[in-house]
This record gives sequence, C-alpha cells and structure tokens, in this order.
Amino acid sequence: MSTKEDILNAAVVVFAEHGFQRGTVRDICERAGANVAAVNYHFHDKATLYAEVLQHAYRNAGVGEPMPTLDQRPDCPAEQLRGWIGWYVRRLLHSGGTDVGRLMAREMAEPSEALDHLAKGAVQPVFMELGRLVDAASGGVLAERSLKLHCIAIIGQCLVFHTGRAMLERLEPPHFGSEHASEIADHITQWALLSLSPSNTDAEA
Amino acid sequence: MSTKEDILNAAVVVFAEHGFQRGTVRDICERAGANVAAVNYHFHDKATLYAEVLQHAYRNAGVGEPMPTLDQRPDCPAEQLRGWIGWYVRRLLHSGGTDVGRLMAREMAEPSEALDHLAKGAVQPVFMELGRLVDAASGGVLAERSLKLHCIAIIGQCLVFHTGRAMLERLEPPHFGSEHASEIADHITQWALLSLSPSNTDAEA
DNA sequence: ACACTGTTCAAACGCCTGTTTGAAGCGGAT
DNA sequence: ATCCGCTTCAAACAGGCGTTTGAACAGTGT
Repeated sequence: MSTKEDILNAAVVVFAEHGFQRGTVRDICERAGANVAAVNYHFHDKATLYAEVLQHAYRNAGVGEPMPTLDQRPDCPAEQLRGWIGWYVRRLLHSGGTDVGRLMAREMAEPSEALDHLAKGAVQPVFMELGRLVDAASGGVLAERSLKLHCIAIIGQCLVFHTGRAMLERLEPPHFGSEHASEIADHITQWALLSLSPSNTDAEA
Repeated sequence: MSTKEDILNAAVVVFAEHGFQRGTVRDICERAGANVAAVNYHFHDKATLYAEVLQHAYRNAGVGEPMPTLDQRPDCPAEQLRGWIGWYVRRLLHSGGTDVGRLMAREMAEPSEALDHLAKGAVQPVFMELGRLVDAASGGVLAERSLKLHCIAIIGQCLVFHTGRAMLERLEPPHFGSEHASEIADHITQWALLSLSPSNTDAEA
C-alpha cells in the first residue's frame, strides 16, 4: 500500500513540474522508487493517475487555514469579506510556486476532463461562499448579474497575482510574493468594500 | 517562399491547439501541405519554429483597433481610461478562442525563453500606458506602489475573463463571451473610476 | 507442504516522435 | 546542354514513450 501512495506523491511533483504530457511514467516511478509497471498496476492508465493526482492535490490544498464564511459572523459581513479575501490571496500567493498552483494553472490553460470534477467539487463551494459574502456586504440590493460581476472582479484581482505571476516578474522587478499578501489583500478589500457600499451600489443594478 | 509561410501559419494553429509538446511536426506539415523535412529545412528546429510562431502571432494580435493613449486626450484621462479598459477587454474576449490568446495562456502557465522577449516587447508598453492613464485619472496623487496595485487590479479584472474562462464556463452557464464585452468593461471602469476619485485616493498612499 | 492472492520486477513490445539522409526536381546562368 | 544552388520528397533513423508480459516473490490460510 506504500508504493501506491509513493507514486501518487511523486506524480504530483512530476506533473506539476512538467505537465501531463512531458511528465513521464518512468520519471514518476523512479522518484517513487518503484518499477515502471507499477503505475499501470495500481492505476490503470497514466491518465487515470493524473486524474487522481489532481483531486489529491486540490484536496490537500485546502488543509491550511479554513475559509471564512458568512455563517460564522452574519452580523458583520464586511469584515468577513475582508477575511475571505485575505484567506484567498494568501492561498494563491502561497501556492504560487507549489505543485497545486501549477497543476491548476495548467488545467486552466488546457482543460482536461478532470477539470469538470474539480470545478463542481472544489471551486464551486468557494465561489458560492464569496457570492454570499458579497451579497450580504452589499446589503442584498445587487441583481444577480451584477453580483456575479462583482464576485468575478474580486476573484480576478486575486487571481492575477497567481496566473500573471510569470508576466509580472518580467515586467516589474519588485515581485509580489507571499510576504506581500496582506498588503495586496488590503488593497483589494478596500476597493471591494468601496464599490459595495450602499451609496455606490444603488446606482447600478 | 510560400511553404515557409504556410508552415508558419499552420504552426500557429497547431501550437495554439495542442501546445508545443503535443503539437507535432507531422501535423503542422500536413496542414501546410509540405513535407515532414520542411520544418527542419526552413527553420532549424521545432523549437526555433515555435519561437518564431510566438512572435509572429503576437505581432499580428495588435493589428485590430489601436490602443487609446493618454496623449490623445490629455484633458479627460477618465474617459481615456474607460476607452483603454474597453479596448483591453474586447481584445481579451475576442482573442479568447483564437490562437494568440491560447498561445499566451500557455506561456503564462509554463514560461519559456520566448516569454521574456514578449514581455519586454509587447506587454510592457501596454502596461505602461495603463499606468499613465491611471496616474492621470487619479490626479497624480498616488504613490508608485499604490499606482501599480491599481493597475494590476484593473488588469486582473479584465484578464480573469480570459485566463479563467475554462473555469467560469464550468461554474456559471451564462457565459461571458465577446458579446458581453461592453457590459464587462463598463463594470470594471465604474469600479476603477470610483476607487480613483480624489475623495477615495487620498485615504491611502 | 501446498495453493492462492496480491505485489514487484526486468524485459520487451509497438508506437510515435523529431531529425537526418540522399536522391530527385526545379529554374536560371554559363 | 550542362552546371548549379535552392527546394522538395520518400524513406529511414534513433530515441523516448506508455503499456504489456510472464516470471519471481512475498505473505497467508489450509
């Protein structure tokens, strides 16, 4: 039972570094100290292994700090939204160079069938919680379409530090690493709360 | 001289669809109606071909509408910023399913040496123009760091509709296609101008 | 001692890849 | 007609890939 886990862990590293195509079965097995045939024995395919790797990686990505939710403090949604943004930014910046982040980035650029399961299982709940928080922070006056646009705007401002990392590093030498997480989160939160304040939201919708 | 261009054009399509690794020389040559050896004759390598493909693709990407600049109308930077955001969003949404967009997305996820040239040559001027516009729209009161964060925030809100397209399609059936470009651009602009209005910017910095 | 089940292993099998080769075709200059 | 670069072509090359195979090796219950 050990070799199967060894292969899974090695596969996370290899697939994160080289992607599905360039990541070879032989490399995975070598790092896992297993035989070449082990992959086909424990998992049927290289593709099946990859699918399990994705789920395994994303499950373990959420093991850090728990996501702040509206239910925890329904009385002050703005502060919870601030907490959520900080949590998300930290998660993204910290996972920037790690395996999970790279795996996700690859899936976004070149979606496989495994992305469907990830979207429904892992991303959907996070996105919906953000929707609840934004809705509450705005006082519930936003139309559904506008609410979604606000959520995507927040996601985008966080995500760009992850997806655009390669470009940002080449454009501006002062990087945006995990040590700047709180600075970035504060900036996004300030912007978000400003646009969600009642005096500004009733203009649209 | 025709076959070389044929190969280049075919390579753009193939590399955009399958990436560098999965895009095979044989597939490219078949679509170009050329022999397998043509790639190694006209370009030295598959890698050299790929590098030329990237430059060729990104050069042709900017042939659409010209980028709104501050110099065109220095008197009303807010309106020019609105124009810039609209231009950028249209560009991203329109290039979403095209070859250039997919090539760029792949390079972001897995940077190669070719990305350096692209960053300096093609992306830098666009980013700097946004910086000028934001600076002017804010009245020039923003510190450099804050200015950069504002620019990245705008970029991120636009970019997410491109980089996160695969995920958005799986989360929310009502897609965000190129027909929603103006709606999206308006939303982002409204948010940007709000946070850049003098009454809000002097709090930070 | 035996058989049975689950696991590991070295070796090989096809297949597809990028690249090379050497001959063949071509158009213009001598 | 003869040569000459430049270009094309079919064929083959060498290497890496995922996968399969069949034997060896554990344990464990009988």
